[in-house]
Amino acid sequence: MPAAAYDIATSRPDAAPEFSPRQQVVLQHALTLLVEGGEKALTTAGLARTASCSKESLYKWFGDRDGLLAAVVAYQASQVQFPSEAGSTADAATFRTHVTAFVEALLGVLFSETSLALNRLSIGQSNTNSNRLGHLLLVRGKHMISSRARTMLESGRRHGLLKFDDAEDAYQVLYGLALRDVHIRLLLGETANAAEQDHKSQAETAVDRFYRLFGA
Amino acid sequence: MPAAAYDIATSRPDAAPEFSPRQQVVLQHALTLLVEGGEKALTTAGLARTASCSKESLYKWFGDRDGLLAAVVAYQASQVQFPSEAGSTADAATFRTHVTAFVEALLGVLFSETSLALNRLSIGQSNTNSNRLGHLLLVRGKHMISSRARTMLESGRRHGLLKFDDAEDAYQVLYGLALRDVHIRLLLGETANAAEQDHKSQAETAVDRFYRLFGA
DNA sequence: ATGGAACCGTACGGTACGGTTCGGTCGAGG
DNA sequence: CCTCGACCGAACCGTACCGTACGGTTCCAT
Repeated sequence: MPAAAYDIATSRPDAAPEFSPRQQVVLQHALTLLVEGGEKALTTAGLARTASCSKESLYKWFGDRDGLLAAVVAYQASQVQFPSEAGSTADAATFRTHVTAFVEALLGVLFSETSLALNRLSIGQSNTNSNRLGHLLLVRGKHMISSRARTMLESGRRHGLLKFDDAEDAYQVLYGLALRDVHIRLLLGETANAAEQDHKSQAETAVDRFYRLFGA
Repeated sequence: MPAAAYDIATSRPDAAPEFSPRQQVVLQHALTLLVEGGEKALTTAGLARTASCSKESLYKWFGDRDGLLAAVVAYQASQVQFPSEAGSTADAATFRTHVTAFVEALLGVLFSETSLALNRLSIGQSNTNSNRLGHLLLVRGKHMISSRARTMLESGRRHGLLKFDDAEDAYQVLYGLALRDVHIRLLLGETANAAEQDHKSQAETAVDRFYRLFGA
């Protein structure tokens, strides 16, 4: 019988992937291959050779190649840890520091080579099969981040530090001010210039403009 | 001898592609295939069948498959016509109308299925071969648009309607305010909701926020 | 009319890769 | 020691597709 592929589509989005250590090592190798050479560089034979495992094991663990790709996405998403410093919204200065740190972390994650490689992979596959990877990346990545961002912004609003109607809308503006067109340019293969690599100052100017729009 | 592939990399970025009518028809078919099924759906045999031409002609015209893809990108970029209404910067109201119209046109172009398909294609190939498609899309698409936008914004600054130091920076903020994270979500396969499909009101709110940041 | 260029349709070679199968190895547990 | 399960390495098959070759057709210019 066909081994069931790693069916992440029906699993709970916040459930831990629960990969065995051996599988995590293999997935890390797969991620390296993806970052280096794109999707075409990730072949089952090549991964088996690089990770010193057999193709049989790959198919046993992940079902088929799509399952492998989905597992890679899920694995990397589980590795991303965002600073959970949204707890103490003491005064205005520290809250603004939290927002700036969040934006800086956002830039650090989204502009990393692994994130770019996975976004390229998901985007390239977004109109072939039923678009599992795109949804997977959205639900395990973006939606998690935006959810956390909304709670942070709403916390600021409760404390009278921010002023907006829709938290989702406010977050999207913050996102746009931070990323502008850099993300798409990086996805297309351009390399960020010096200023764009300074995530800290980029975050500060973005938060500055955000406060001019939504500051109380 | 090997037929020279359509070498767009060394051609002048603003040079007209000069495709014959027959070739344009074939490229339009290729674009349709791309929009419908992604890169995997665009095979030389499939295109020859769909466009009722021979594979031999395809290779004669475009050199190889990469040349075909590059030609599709160049062709579509040449089709995009932006409203060139940056001429008369009469008074404040009409200038703001021009900016809003520009943003609306920008949304209309970038959110079209053809643009999304070509961006997906270029992004998916951005780390395989020497990234010709990504650079091609950037230089024939984004850079043209941003160039035009900068001249428009600088015109507004000359007339004392806007206030900024770097036109490129101001344009990027306008871009971020207009697109936010919608572009990447569409690239990943999500469908825009009702509000996001109303490019006119989206452009208005983006321009409104832009003026609150850069209005004189 | 005629020669040639461009083109169409098709068939074929070569290749790369996904997926399967099989024999052999290693280590844990009875 | 024997068994059993997990795994590795390698060989294998089918398929899809790129690139090319070739015969036949259309069209244009001389």
